[in-house]
Order: sequence, then structure tokens, then C-alpha cells
Amino acid sequence: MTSTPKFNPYLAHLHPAERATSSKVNAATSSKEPLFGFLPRNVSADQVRTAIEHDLNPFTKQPHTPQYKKILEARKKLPVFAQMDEFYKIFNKHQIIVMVGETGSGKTTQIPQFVAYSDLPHTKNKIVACTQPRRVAAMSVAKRVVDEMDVQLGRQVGYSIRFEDMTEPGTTFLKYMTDGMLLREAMNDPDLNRYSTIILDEAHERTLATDILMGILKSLAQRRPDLKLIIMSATLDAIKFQKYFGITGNAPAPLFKVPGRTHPVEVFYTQEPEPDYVEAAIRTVLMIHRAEEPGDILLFLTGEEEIEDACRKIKAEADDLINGDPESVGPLVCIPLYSSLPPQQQQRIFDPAPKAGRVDGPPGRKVVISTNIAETSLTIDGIVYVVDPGFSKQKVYNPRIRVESLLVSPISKASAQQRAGRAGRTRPGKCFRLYTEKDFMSELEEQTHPEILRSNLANTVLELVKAGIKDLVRFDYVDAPAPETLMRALELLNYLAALDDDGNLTPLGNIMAEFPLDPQLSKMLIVSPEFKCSNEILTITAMLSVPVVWLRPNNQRKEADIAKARLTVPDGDHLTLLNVYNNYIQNQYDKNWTWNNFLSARALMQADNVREQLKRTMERFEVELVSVQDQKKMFLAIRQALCCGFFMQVAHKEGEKGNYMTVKDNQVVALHPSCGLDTQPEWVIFNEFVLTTRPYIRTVSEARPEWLLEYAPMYFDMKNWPDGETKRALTRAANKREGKFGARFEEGERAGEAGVKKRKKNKLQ
DNA sequence: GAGCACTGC
Repeated sequence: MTSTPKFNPYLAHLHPAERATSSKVNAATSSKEPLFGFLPRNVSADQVRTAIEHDLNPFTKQPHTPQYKKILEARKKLPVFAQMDEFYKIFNKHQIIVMVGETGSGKTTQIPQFVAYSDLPHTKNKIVACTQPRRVAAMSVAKRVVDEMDVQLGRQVGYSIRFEDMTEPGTTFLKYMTDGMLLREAMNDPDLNRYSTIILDEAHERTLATDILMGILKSLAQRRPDLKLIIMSATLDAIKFQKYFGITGNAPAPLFKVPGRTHPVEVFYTQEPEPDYVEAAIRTVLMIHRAEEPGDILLFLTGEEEIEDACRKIKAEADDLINGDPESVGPLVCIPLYSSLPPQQQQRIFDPAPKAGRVDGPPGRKVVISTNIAETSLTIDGIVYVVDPGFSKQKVYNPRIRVESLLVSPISKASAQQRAGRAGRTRPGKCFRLYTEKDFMSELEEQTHPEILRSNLANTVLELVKAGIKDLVRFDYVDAPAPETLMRALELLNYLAALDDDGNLTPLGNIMAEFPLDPQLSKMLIVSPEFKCSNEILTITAMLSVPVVWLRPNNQRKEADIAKARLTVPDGDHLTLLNVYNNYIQNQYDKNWTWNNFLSARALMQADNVREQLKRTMERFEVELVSVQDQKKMFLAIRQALCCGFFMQVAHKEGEKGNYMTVKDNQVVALHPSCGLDTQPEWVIFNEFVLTTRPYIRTVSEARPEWLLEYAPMYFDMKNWPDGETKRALTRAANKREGKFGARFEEGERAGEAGVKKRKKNKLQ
């Protein structure tokens, strides 16, 4: 290589810097290369600025489109752009950095591009990844960056979310992805060798996946000095992350800080605590409507019912105002917003405010009444007033009874700030907090508890063990979960035979981890071929993994209930779910059919999608897809397979009043009113424990004690059980059974192990 | 005789 031809396909694959050193070519030709002189991980902002202005796209070597320059002018106005020099100074010097970028700083779109100029991942077959907590964000940011970089979506720049991989192996070097997706990858490739830099965006949201990734990446950074990490977060959490990612006993990780671009928001508190926050919220909205300048209102409430109720009341009161004095106030529209609303109705939040009732009359106003969805997931432009009663529904986990439930709780200071910020996106705004300043200062927690402290960790623990992390108690968590939560998870996985008594992954557990499911579900799915009903269990599993398919509109409850009764299988709710799905398929995914039967077409489509994904995983691990033809046998088989996964979620009837008592935890529960069983069987197996007006079990099927004893002998080993009616009933069943089956009971082999062992012998080894 | 904040694989 002594001369540089005009085009050399070999040279084109070489890194420009390497080319420059490997051949002393004439500088005039080479400098036409946009990336000429770039040294990986040691580039300067000057170099990057020059490359960005180059006529050729540095990554495709194609001339830029006119659109590129136009977008570039807008990019240059972003606050991060002004601090490019500082960014490279810090990034070049450190392996891990923490970045704080307020709303509007441009961090999510720009920082990954800056990193691409530094890592030059396209020359080394590496990828720069940027994680997002939400799928829509990963998708829309990737699309934006594609335009900014003048490349094609799914080629050089792409995204990867569940059900959709918009990347091209070997070509994609910048990838936006959900945090859950990267965690999945880490499970199978603990060194994440494809990545040169990993950026965790929105780290302050502390999703379960991001928290686990922080732990994994912190230790990975020691094994892989070539891997760089950027943790992007809101201000309040930065110090915590800096300390966490600091080298032990040494300095905290360096901070790169960029201001945001928002407008000031004036905050008001109430003088006294409000006894009824919904009533106070309604009053405040109407007060704003009467007395404040034009501008839309965003009110935060906790759930669907509260929101629909408030919508009706505000509408009624506003109408009264107008009728009473049409001169003083303009028209007002109320728009509800929560996640179970169909997307079409969610779009209504972007409708413009209503026009004035008449020429020169007072202008109209839009009020969006929303759950927390408007705090992070959706931004509504034009909001000037925020009404914040200070509550949201939050997930809480009680490890003692293994129950996750939703509880209306006070929000955190961080959350309150986020809410207030929603008023200042387009111009200066006001935020009305329906609590006192004193309560804000002294009663609200600084941060919302990270999800890892509020969740059942069974799934997470299985993923961690699969990723090679065995000592879960001493794992370096940003915030360690309660030991009891970990213990409960390990215990469940052990009973399910996913982990052996030493906490090692079993062959069964190894396959279970591959399914994006709760361990009870993956266990039941994997063992279902032994019962000759895997096609059916696959469907039921998919139906249990999506939101409830039944619709029950307020004004058509009766009709909805009748429609549901037509599809109900009296032997159990799980069989009803199977029946609904099968009917949906028989009716060829017909939307009219779903509509006429008060079923959510969206949820059913999702179920079908999930079913396909699970099916592919089953095929990959040679979990057979089989059915028995005889319906009676099939119904039995399905409930037996259910027992293999859900034997820890069993309740026994106590007395004649329809009360049930959960086995071992001894919680008194009732069958949920949605339950379709036509009798009250002595033993039931349930999918879910819900704590609302009282404790209910939901999605329930009949179980038989002999199945429990046969498929979960370790769990139903009665030697160390407390005395009680449940124990007596089980003992009766056991005695009866022992007479019948004798020796087989002694084996004590847990269902599922046999099948996996067989497969292992044949295929896995 | 009820209800499902939100997200993710």
C-alpha cells in the first residue's frame, strides 16, 4: 500500500487513522475523508465539528442530503452541543461517567452520536447502545437520530425492542433499545462483547431492568477495560450514581452536566392539608378556569375510575358556570388519559383547546386528567397549569405473603418536581400542589422507591443466576432488596426445580430463563408436553401475559356480562381463556366479533403476538407442541399442567360461606366476582391474588389434592406443616393416594425434571 | 358482585 487509488475497496474497510499511519499518502486526498486523523477514544470536539460539517457522511461516505444541514442547524442550538469540548475531555479520560441533562438538553439524541465519533464502532464491528425504559422512546429516538445522521433506519442506526428488531448485524453501530432487551442479552452473553459503549438513559427512573444492568455493568467494566459506560440521569440522583460507580475507596465517577431548556414554573401550596384531594382538585381546576390566563391544564389523579368521575364532575360544573354567566368563562373540554384507553382516544390529548364560544368571548381551555402516564411516558405540549394532589398508585410487594398489589400512596419530591416541570415546556407556567409546603418538605420522600424494592424478584433472580451471578445476596445492588424478597424468590425457584438446593441452575431452569415469563408460567409451559396439552397451555400462558381481555363499559355492564357468560367454561377460568382465544382465531381475528363480544381486540392481538414469540422459543428448545383430541382428557391435562407451575397458589375451601384459605400462607380470600366456576370446588388453583376492597383470587380453576401431592411432593411434604383443616384434608388425600399408587409416591420426582433429563441426554449434550 | 399506576422481556 504505497499509493491511494481513488477508490480502494480494501482501504474502505480500514479505519482512517490506521490508513493514515499505514500509508504515507498525500494529505490532500486523505483529508477528504471526513474521519481523517480520528484516533478512536481520543478525538477532539474540533475534529468532530469539522467532520459533521463535511460534505460526505462520515459513516456512509455518501454526500449529505440537503435535509441534513437543516437539521444540523437545529442540533447546534441544543445545550449539549455547546458543551461538546467538555464532553470529550471527560469521556476520553474515564471509563465510566455520569451525565446529568435536564429536559430539553438533547442528551438522548446527541450523546450517543458523540460517542459514535469517539468509538468509531463501525470500523471495529462494535455497537454503541443506548437503553430506554420504554419501547416507544427507543423507537422514536432512533428514528430521530436516523434523520440527524442522514442514514437509514435499521441499517447504521436502529432499535431493538420486544417483537421488533430493527437492526442489521454487521451494519448497525448505534442502537437504541429497551433496558429489558439489554438485560436479556446480558443473560446469554455476560460480557456483552458486541458493545463498545453502553449508555443507560433515564437511570433515575430506576426500573428493575436498569437497576440490574447497573450492577452487572459495574462488575463487567472491571473485566472489560475497553467497555465504556455513561449513566444518564436527572440531577437529584447523580451523586448516588457517581458514588456507586466510583472506583472502590477512590474518587466518585466524574460528572458531566448540561443545563436544560425549560421555562420557570411558579409553585403554589395549600395553606391547610386537603381532606379530599379529588374534590380539592376539581375545585382548583375550576378556579384556574375562572381566574387564570389562557393555557391548558394537566391534573394528576390515580386511576381510571377517579379520572372518569372527575371528568364528569368538572364538565358538569363548567357547564353550570357558562350557563350562569356566559360572559365570564370560555368553553372547557375534559380529556381523560390512562394506559388502558385505546390509543385512538389517547390521541385526543393532542387536540387543540376549544375555540371561544363566540367572537371576542373568553377563550376555551383544555383539561387533561391523567394518571402517572403523563409524568414520564407522554408529554403534552401547551400545558401551562399543573394540578398535583400528590398521590399515585404504586406497586408494593409483600414478601411474607408473596403478593404484589397497587396502593394509592404519596408521591416523592422528585416525582412532584417532574409533575411541576410539565407546566413549563412551552412557556412559563404554574403548579398548584394540593398539600402544604411543610408536608412537601417533611413528609414526602426524596425519591420514589426503586422498583427493585417493590417487586417480586423471582424472574429477576432466575435471570441473574443465568447470567452467572450466583451470590445474589452479595451482588452489588445500587439499592439492595430486602433479604426476605430474595429468599422468597430463591425458594420459589427451588420448588419449581429451576434451581437445585445449592442455588445452581438446573437444565430445566436454564430453559425456563429463556422465556419472557414468570417462572410459574414457564415451568408449566415446559412440562405441558408431558400432559399432551402444550398447544393449549401455550395459549393460556399467552392469555395470562396480556391485560385482561374482558371489556365492561359502564353503560353496558349487563350486555358485557351476558357476552362473557356465553364464552365461559364452567370447569375453570383458564379453560375460559383458552376458549376465548380459540373463538377469536375461528372468527379470523375479526374486530366486529371482538366488539360484539365485549372483548379487547388490542389485548387479543397482543396475546396472539406473545403466543407466536413463545412458540418460537419452544421450538428452539424442542419443547413439543402437542394436543390430545378428547376434550374431557384435555381439560384434565390442562389443569394438571397448571398444578406443576402454580402449586404454590392453591386455596382450600373453608366452611360453607364460599371462603377460601390460601395454602401455607393462610390468607382468607374470596373468589373474584369475575370467576366463572359454576361450583365451589374444595381445592382451587389461582393465577393472581388481588387486594382491593378485600382479598380476592382471580383466574381460578379446580385442582385436585392428588395432583398437588404428585407434582409438587417437596412443597406438599406435610411433615412440617402447621395443623389445620388444610393439612387434614391433604393428609386424607395422601392416605387415599398411597393406598392407590404406593411406590410411585415414594419416588418424589418433581414433574418436569424427567422430561428435561430426557431431552438433555438426547439433544443438549 | 368487582376494577387495572406504569413499564419491560
